[in-house]
Amino acid sequence: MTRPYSRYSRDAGALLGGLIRAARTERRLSAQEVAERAGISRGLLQRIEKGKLTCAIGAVFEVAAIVGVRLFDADESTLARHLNQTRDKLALLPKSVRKKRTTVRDDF
Amino acid sequence: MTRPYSRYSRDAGALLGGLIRAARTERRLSAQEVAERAGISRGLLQRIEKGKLTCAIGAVFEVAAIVGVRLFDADESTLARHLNQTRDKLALLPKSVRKKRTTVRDDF
DNA sequence: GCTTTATGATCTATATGAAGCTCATTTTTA
DNA sequence: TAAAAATGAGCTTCATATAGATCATAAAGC
Repeated sequence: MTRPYSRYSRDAGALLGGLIRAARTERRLSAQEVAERAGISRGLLQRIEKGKLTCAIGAVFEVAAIVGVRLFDADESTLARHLNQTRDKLALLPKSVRKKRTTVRDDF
Repeated sequence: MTRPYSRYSRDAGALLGGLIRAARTERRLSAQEVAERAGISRGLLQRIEKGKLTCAIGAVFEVAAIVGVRLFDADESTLARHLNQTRDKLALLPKSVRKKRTTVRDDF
């Protein structure tokens, strides 16, 4: 990813980071403590809370879970259900996608 | 992040990846095309759809936006509003967090 | 059935993210 | 107000994620 990010991504990152920071301070957890529990460095947590888009998504998920920010508005068990549903749905979809040739017939 | 990921993170990653893949095939977009539009390589898109947690969150957001998967159940304008609300909220919260000393007085 | 295209998997070089410090500043509590 | 702690920012080093290629396979469309 070397391209500039879209507005949507920048907003989403900033929002998620802000939510995480708000949740952390509300629960009176220090950056140090959250970072340790998440198994990441304090510096990385700083970047996550700032909404930097280069952070690994796994680190963000870990931190979000620890401070209580739920993506998908779903708790852990619901998540697993969604997961199964998605798998089922995927099984029904075509395995490969391809444009229909739709040759424009303007030769008449 | 060298620690093993929590169940929650693994599920969330797999779910998001699955949702992205489902949305992409439903819209009949090839991996090649989505990768190009997102400005990433096809290999990275593969890993995102597999739910690998080491991908940069920015790349995931870009792809999600392109195929139409909305986190936060919010469109772009709603996102901006949430963003402002979060900022306002953060302004009210303490800027630094710290445990109250709560010295356990058991010396009586 | 045949052709074309998408996908999945694997490999290498390199750009880049993350850790792990340090130091200055701010903020909180005593 | 003083002391202690949390935060913010910058730096260097190290690990690795990413791009970019190739190849084999599978699947659509004709």
